[in-house]
This record gives sequence, C-alpha cells and structure tokens, in this order.
Amino acid sequence: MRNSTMKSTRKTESQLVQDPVRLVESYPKVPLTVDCAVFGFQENELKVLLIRSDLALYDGLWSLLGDNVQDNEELDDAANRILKERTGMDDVYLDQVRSFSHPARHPGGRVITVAYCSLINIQHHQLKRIDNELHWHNVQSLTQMAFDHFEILTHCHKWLQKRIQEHPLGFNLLPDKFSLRELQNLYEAILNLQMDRRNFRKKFASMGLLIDVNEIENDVPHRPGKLYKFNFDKYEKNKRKWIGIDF
Amino acid sequence: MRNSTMKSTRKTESQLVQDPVRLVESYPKVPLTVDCAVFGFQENELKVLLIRSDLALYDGLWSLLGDNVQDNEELDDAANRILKERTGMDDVYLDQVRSFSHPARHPGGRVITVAYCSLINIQHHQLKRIDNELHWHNVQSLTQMAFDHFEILTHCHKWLQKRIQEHPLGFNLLPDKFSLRELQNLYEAILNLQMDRRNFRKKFASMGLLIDVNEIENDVPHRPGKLYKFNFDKYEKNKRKWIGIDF
DNA sequence: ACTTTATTATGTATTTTTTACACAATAAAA
DNA sequence: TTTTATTGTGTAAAAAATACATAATAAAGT
Repeated sequence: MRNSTMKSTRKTESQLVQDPVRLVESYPKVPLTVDCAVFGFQENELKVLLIRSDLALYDGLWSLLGDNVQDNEELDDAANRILKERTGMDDVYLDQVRSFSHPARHPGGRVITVAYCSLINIQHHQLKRIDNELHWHNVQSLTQMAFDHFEILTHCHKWLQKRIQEHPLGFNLLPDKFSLRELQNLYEAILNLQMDRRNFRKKFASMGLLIDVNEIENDVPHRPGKLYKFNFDKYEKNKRKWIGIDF
Repeated sequence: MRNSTMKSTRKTESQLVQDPVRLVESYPKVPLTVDCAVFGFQENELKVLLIRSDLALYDGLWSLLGDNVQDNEELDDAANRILKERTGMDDVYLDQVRSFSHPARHPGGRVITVAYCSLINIQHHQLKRIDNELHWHNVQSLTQMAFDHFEILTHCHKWLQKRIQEHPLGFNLLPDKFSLRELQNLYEAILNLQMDRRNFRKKFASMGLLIDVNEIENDVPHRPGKLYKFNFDKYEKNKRKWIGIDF
C-alpha cells in the first residue's frame, strides 16, 4: 500500500481523498452553542446580564445568553447575533474565551459550547428595549446558575481580569465621557482590589489614551471631577504597545 | 402568554421545557474537529510536527495533527487521543487555544475546529515509533499549509509566545536535564529575539525553579555548562505567583 | 454669606525591577 | 602547551512601581 521508496512520504494518488464533501458527510456531528458573558458596570459593581433558564430542571436559575450556532454561521457572527437579538445592540466588544465540552454539561445530551465575553455600556444599553426576562446581576454575589454556566462565568471573569491588565478594555463598559474616579472604580470592581488614586491617575496619564474634553461631572454632591474620553484611534494604532501594561 | 404580574419574570410551567433531550435533538449539528499544534525544540529551532494532507486538493501540503471529536468525547480528551495515536505519547502538555469557524475553511463543507497547543520533548519522543508521514518543520520557515492551518499555527505560535512569558512552560520542550544555555536558546527561538545571558540567568535563578543536579554537559567542544532540572513541584504549588513573569 | 462636607488635583522620596555591560575560569581540541 | 569557545559571575545606572499628605474646589446645609 505504501510507496516502495521509503524516503518519500508523499502519498500516491489512490491514498488521497478526491471528494472532500463525502468525507465531511461521514464525520460525526455535535450540537454547538455560543454562550455570552455580557458584562456591564453600574453602581460601582461589575454586572453580568443573565436570562432565566427555560428548562424546568433549572427552574428559577439564571443562565448566560446563548443560542445554537446555525448552519454556515461563524462563531463570532453567532455571538453578535445573540447580542443583537437579546439587547438590540450592535458593534459591541466581543471576544472568544474558550470552549466547554463536558459530556454531561447539558441535561438534554451532548452539547458543546463556545464561551464569549462581551463588554457593554449599561446606560447606553438601557435606551434600547430590553427583554424583560433579562436581568443584570452582581457578578460577585452569584453562586449558582443553570448548566455549567457558573463555571463558564467564573472563567470569563478571570479572563477579563487578566485581559484588562493588558488592554484598556474598560472603556467599553463606561459612558463616552467619564471621570477618572469612575474609571478607577471600574478597575477596582473587575479586579476586586483597591488601588492608589494618585498612582492610578499617573499610570493612565502616561499611557496618553485619555482626551480631556474640558467638561466636568454634574450630579455629584461634591467637587466634580474632569471628564475624559478614550482615544480609540490612538489605541488602535499602537495596539501592540499596550500589551503588557498593568497596575 | 406572559404572567400577568409583570413584576415577576419567573416563567410559568407551560413556558418551561420539560424534556431537554427532545430539545437538544432539535438543535442543528456541525462536524467538529480538534487540531493540535505540536511544538518541539531541536537544533535551536522551534519545530512543529505536521502530517501530509490526505486531500487531493492539498496534495503536497502539510497540516496540523487533527481528528474528529467523537460522540461524548471531551475536547481535551480528543486532543490527548490524537497525540497518543500519532506519536505514542501520553501525558504531554496540552492547552486549548481557540476555535476556528470560517464556513469555507474546509473544502468539504462546514467544519469547525478547536485548536490546541502541545509542547513535547523531541528527543524523548523519537524513542517511540513515529508515523512516517509525520515530519518536524521549522516554524519560522513555513509559509503555506493545508486548510487554514497556517493561520491556526500562526495563532498558536503567538499564543505560545505570550504564554511562555507568564508561565515557565519551556521545560516541556527540553530534556529532563538541561543547561542554562539550552534554556535561553529555547526562549530565543520561541520569541524570535536575543536576550542578555547574565540577566536571563539572574531571572531564572530568582524564580527558584531550577534544581542543580550537579552534573555537567558532555558532547560539547568547549567548557561544559552545569545541568539543571525543573522543579515541577514548586511550580505547581506556587503556580499563581508565576503569572506575570516576563523578560 | 458662611461653614461644613466630600472629593478633586497634584509631587516627591523610596523601593523594586530592569537593563547594560566585562573579565577571569574552564574544558576540549589542536 | 596553546588555542578556542563558552561558562560563571557582579555592579552601576535607569526605569518602573509604590507609598504617602495637603491645598483647592464645588455643592449642600445653615
């Protein structure tokens, strides 16, 4: 069967698959879903957007926003579609985290899921109609969820904690204009630690990613802080450089 | 249809799915594969273990080691199985990298793949029988592969470059006993840069992960270096601390 | 108008980490 | 014995991270 000149490992024509379509038809197939951990920031807490499980088995429990991957749909497209269908939002930050494949993770049988992390601005989001089975939950206070979603959420949260120390992703969770205090509160909520205010400001100032918009907060019962916006252009241009920043 | 007390979003019994098995049976299904980028280190070069594509369309091109995910098989198990089947190796370092889902990535139709990164010791590996259609390739000199495997490999290489700066993974690619020069050559090959010898050694010494085995290299035509082995126990115990080391 | 209150804005000294850099000792090969 | 290539080692300088306190400001209350 094998070519007689052992030096060459090149296959003979008869060993090659001529019809890849038939080959793929013979492959085992599995149901595949995408589950999104949609994070938001409100009242100085990191929130995650959840929906009530529609399985009787998980009655009363919450689950991540998910759906099947459709025929010929890319995973990223599926994640974007889910976000759009559930929240009405387009153009949100989304990144693939990892897949979860434990055979018993779904009570209905073998379903593999690809977890995504999404960051959205809650204020902006609430202008759109929100499905009334959706609810924002404090990430820290969740303990139980439907399926293996608590495990997935925990993983996504850790992923975000690491990621936000390497890229300035936090801006996706804030309004267009924000004060340095809001920015710091966000980092503290995500990382679950306290930071020194002067050093935090120094760090961000040195990155040069903040644009002073010459406005100040209102609605605060004390001296208002300056407002800034994020320099997305500069970030996109120098993306590679920001890898490795941390606090 | 909706519960009349709008306050409660809890679903009524009739809205809940009672039979999850039937639900999952209705899901669309896709062929799912695992592809492994198996890295090795030899002659001061980062290598990747590839197999000739068995598709006529890709005749002469190389592909990553991959296979279908079987019914009720976990992704990690599929990756381990592939490694075992192809190389005879058990207990190798394996980590999930990410999924690739472009609808046209496979000429036979829609196939989603989950990429894994594996690190193995080539010397050790060669003691086992190696499938003679497998071949070690210099990662830097590859330009084209079957399917989207070049893209996947590039992604895995970048993943490894980042990962190795946060965890001392390099030891998986080296023999049990190695010299500091070998270790540095490895890092230089993976990261594709030159490092200062004294600072490199200082860094590793300060991590305390090297055990001096009181032996020296042989086979070198000059002053031999001391040999060390990796302190796996200490690493496992203090794993969390090593996150964040970089050169 | 004044006082109180909460918070902003800001700089420096200290410590830690990173970087740059050179020479004597050693083993093998000639 | 000499040559060769490489090992093993330390220190000074630069950069980054950390710790820390006070005056200025706007709003709210009196």
